[in-house]
Amino acid sequence: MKLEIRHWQMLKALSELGNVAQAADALGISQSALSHRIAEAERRMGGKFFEKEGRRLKLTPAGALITQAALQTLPILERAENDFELDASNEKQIVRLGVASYSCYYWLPDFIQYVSEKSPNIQLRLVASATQNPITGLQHGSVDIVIAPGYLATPGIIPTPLFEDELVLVTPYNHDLSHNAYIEAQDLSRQQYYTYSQNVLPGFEYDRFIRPSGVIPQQVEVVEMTDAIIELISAGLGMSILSKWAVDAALKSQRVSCTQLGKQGLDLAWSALTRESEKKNSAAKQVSSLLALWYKAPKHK
Amino acid sequence: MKLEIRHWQMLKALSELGNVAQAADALGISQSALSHRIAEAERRMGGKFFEKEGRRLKLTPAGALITQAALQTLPILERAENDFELDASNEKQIVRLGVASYSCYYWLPDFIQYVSEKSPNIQLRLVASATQNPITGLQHGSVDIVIAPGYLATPGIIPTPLFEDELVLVTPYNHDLSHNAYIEAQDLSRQQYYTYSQNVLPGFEYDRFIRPSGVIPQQVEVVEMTDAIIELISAGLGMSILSKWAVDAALKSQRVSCTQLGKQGLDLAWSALTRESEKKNSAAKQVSSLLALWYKAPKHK
DNA sequence: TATATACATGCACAACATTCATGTATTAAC
DNA sequence: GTTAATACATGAATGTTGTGCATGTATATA
Repeated sequence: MKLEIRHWQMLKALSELGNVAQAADALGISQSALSHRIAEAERRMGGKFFEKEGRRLKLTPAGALITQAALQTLPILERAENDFELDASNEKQIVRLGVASYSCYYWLPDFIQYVSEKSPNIQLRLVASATQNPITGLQHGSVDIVIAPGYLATPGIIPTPLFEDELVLVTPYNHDLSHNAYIEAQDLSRQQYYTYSQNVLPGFEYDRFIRPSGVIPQQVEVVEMTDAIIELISAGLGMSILSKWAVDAALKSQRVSCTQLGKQGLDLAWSALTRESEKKNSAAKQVSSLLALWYKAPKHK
Repeated sequence: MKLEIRHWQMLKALSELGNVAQAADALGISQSALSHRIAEAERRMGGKFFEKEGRRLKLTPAGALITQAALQTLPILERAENDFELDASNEKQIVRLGVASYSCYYWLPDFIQYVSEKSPNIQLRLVASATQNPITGLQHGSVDIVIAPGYLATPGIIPTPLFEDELVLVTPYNHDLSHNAYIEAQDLSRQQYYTYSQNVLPGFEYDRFIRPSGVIPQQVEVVEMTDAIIELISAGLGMSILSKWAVDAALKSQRVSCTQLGKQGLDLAWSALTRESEKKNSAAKQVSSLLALWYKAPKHK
């Protein structure tokens, strides 16, 4: 790395304000200093960032290229510093939350509200990238809590049980199959069937319901976004087996119907995963407790 | 911004190597210097990054938080510096390329090969985020070329005509409708119909074919990824009107069929958009010329 | 108890970014 | 066409600070 933060900030300020004097002012240094700084950055990189156009400066193509990186990364770094200060000063503890397998966040605004009331010192941040590999995310430290379905017992990860859910067949609203008390795997054989994952997840429908029956659905389509799957189903384009919790909003708005799987039904436990290395009463553990409490509260029945 | 690049690099090195001595070695400074550096960074941020665990250092929660930002941003900055050097030294000119409206890149590997033969000094980079707002991307400088359909005449943007394409009805392979010489908007009225954009794009099917007919397709579903639309169609779940070029691969592999729209057909011109401010014979202009040439070459008929 | 490992500290030196004052080139004003 | 204003560059002095060396402290191992 040849450039310092101040050089990236310089690029950002210059691209936003357009001239040296104003940018220098914004950076809190003299015009002279910024001129030196530009020259120094160009010397370090072995190329020109700017060329003179009349008496003004204009970005070279290569300069525009590198400026993009400044615009892209500086906000991340700034926010990281802010989050650190919030967290380190114990004003706010930052807890990063992800949801595994499904991108399903309709419940989140209410929960954020709940957390800010119960633990005003905790600040939640949503991490979308946790959806694919929740456990590695936890291990690498890019998330603090993952809400995950099934029984993901992994060393170093502790699950906090949240709520009992059920895997259900999701069909278009008032579909024929939805009038049955329950369905069997055979009923799926001729249906268009969506799944949200290319992999067979242990404890999920393929593992527990479809494979044991020996039936193979005729048409299986992988659509990785649960939202999209629901839209497809509500449009009458097929059906899927999903967590009842994940389709809650669509059920309430009567866009889809759902039916029990098998005579006994197929239950699915959700838990909040946290790192074992987390201290007791850490912010992440507090949030996982709050999650558990929240799901017990009557308003969410 | 309170931390310098060296502090972010320090966080990255420490999190990857796990102890001070090795990290110091990787950073090319002494163990002492790195120890000083940690202390300085903590002093600047007003909080601890590490706490002692035995005789080793361990990241605090806040430290882990800020380390994530380092891991996320440093690679971007490093690549930006590399790209700058390639570009500024005229070894390689970096040209960032995006495709508007469709995420359709099957042709790209061949074209990259072609560019590297014809202009070995040009290095292509693919920008996925250009799909949604190609013109603002060009204006803001986050892409250099956008391959765009239709007639997007905008001041400051110059189009280079690439190839003549056709909007076609895309149906499941050997679908009944695909046996007609052409179809009319009326034929769509009872069909499941996908579209890739929430907005009505000027010059596209809704503007030129569906709206004039007064027919409103019964079921319209928005799926923003063209790939996904094609998969849905090939699974027999509906049909759509797309650029023939965008479904080329699916046509060849006989996953879908296509049919002309209306008696005359619905042509669609594709062009490469570049900034007007681009110098003549700039790398971006060279690539747009190469694109035009490439599409004229017989192997792509 | 002795020795090795892992990190911290104090001090001196060298590097370098900043400021102030001034210079140069371009555009606008009269 | 001359003068004034604008926009950025340059040179030298100065002060800040990051670094290495030598050494110190605490923990783990033999």
